[in-house]
Amino acid sequence: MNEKLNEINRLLVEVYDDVNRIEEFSIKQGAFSDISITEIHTIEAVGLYGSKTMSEIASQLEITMGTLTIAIDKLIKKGYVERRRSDTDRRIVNVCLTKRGKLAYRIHEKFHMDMVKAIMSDFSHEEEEVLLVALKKLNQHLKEIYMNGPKK
Amino acid sequence: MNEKLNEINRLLVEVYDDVNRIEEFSIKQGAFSDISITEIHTIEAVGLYGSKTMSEIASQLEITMGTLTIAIDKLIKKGYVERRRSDTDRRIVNVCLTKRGKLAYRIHEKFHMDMVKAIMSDFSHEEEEVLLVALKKLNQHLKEIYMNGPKK
DNA sequence: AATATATATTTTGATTATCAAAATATTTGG
DNA sequence: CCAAATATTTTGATAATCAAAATATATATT
Repeated sequence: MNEKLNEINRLLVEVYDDVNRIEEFSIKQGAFSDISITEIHTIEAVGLYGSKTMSEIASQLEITMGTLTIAIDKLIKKGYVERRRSDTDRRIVNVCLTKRGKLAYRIHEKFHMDMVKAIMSDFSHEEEEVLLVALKKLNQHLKEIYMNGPKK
Repeated sequence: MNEKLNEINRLLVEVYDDVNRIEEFSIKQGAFSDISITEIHTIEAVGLYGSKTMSEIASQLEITMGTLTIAIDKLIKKGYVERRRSDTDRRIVNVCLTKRGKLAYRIHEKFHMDMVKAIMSDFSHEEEEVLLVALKKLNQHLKEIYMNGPKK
C-alpha cells in the first residue's frame, strides 16, 4: 500500500520538476530569450485584453506590490508592457501589454497547449476522461489542503 | 476539442501552483521554520544514508557548485549538514546530514506522503490505477519532450 | 473648505538563490 | 617532477523577493 503512495509521490515530484525545466528551456530557446519564467508569468497576469491595476496583478501573482513595481519597470524597459496612470483616479496605475507583450503571451500559451496536446496524444478517450476527473479532484483537494492547512 | 485541452492545461497549472504554495506553507509553519524550500531540497539531495560529494549533490539538483557551496555553508551554520574532506582524495568534500538534518528530511517526507494520501483518499481503486498509469505516461512524455526539445 | 484618514503605488534597504569565471588545492599521467 | 585534470571555493554580478517607510491622491468628517 505504502509502496503505491510512494510511487505516486515520486511521479508527482518528477512531473513537477520536468514541467519546470521544460518551461524554462522553452523560453530560453525561443524568440523571447530576454525574459525569464517569472517575467512570462507577469505578462500572463497582465493579460491580453485591456489593462489591470498594480494591485490586481500583485494579488493574482501573490507577490507584494514592491516586487511587482520592479518587475514592471524591467518589462517596460524590455518593451513588453506599458504603464499608464488612470485619469479618473490618479493613484491608480494601469498596466497593459504592448504588441510584443501580446506576442510573447500567445507564444507561451501555444507552448502550453502543445505540451498538453503531446501528453494527451498518448491517452484513449476514456483515459482522458478519467484524467480530467482525477485532475479536478486533485485540484479541489489541494485547494482544501491549502485553505485548512496541511495538518492531517 | 480545444476546450478540453484548455481545461486540462488550466488544471495542471493550478495544481502546479498549489503544490508549490502548500509545500512552502508547510515548511514555514512546521518545526523547521528556519529553512526554505530550496534548503529542504538540498537536504533531500544529501540523503539520509552516508554522504555525498559536492559534485554529486550539485548535479542532482542541477545547480552550479558555486551555488551549492553557499547553500551548504548556510545549512552547516543552521546545523542541518556536516562537511568533511575525504581522506583518500583531499580535493573531495563529503556532505552528510546531522541528526537535525535527518529529522527535517523525515518530516518533509511525511508531509509529502500525507499530501498524497489526502489526494488519493478521494479516488476509487480503479481511478487510482488510471491515475498511476496517467502519471507514468505523463512523466515519460515530459522526459521525451525534455530530451528532444519542446518543438512539436 | 480644511484636515484627517484611507488607498494605491513606489522607494529603500535587506536577503536568498543563482550564475560564470577566476582562484585554490589536490591528484594523476607522462 | 611537472603539466594537465579534477574538485571545490571565492568573487563579482544579477534576479526575485519582502517589509517598512515615503509619496501622492482620494474620500470622509467636522
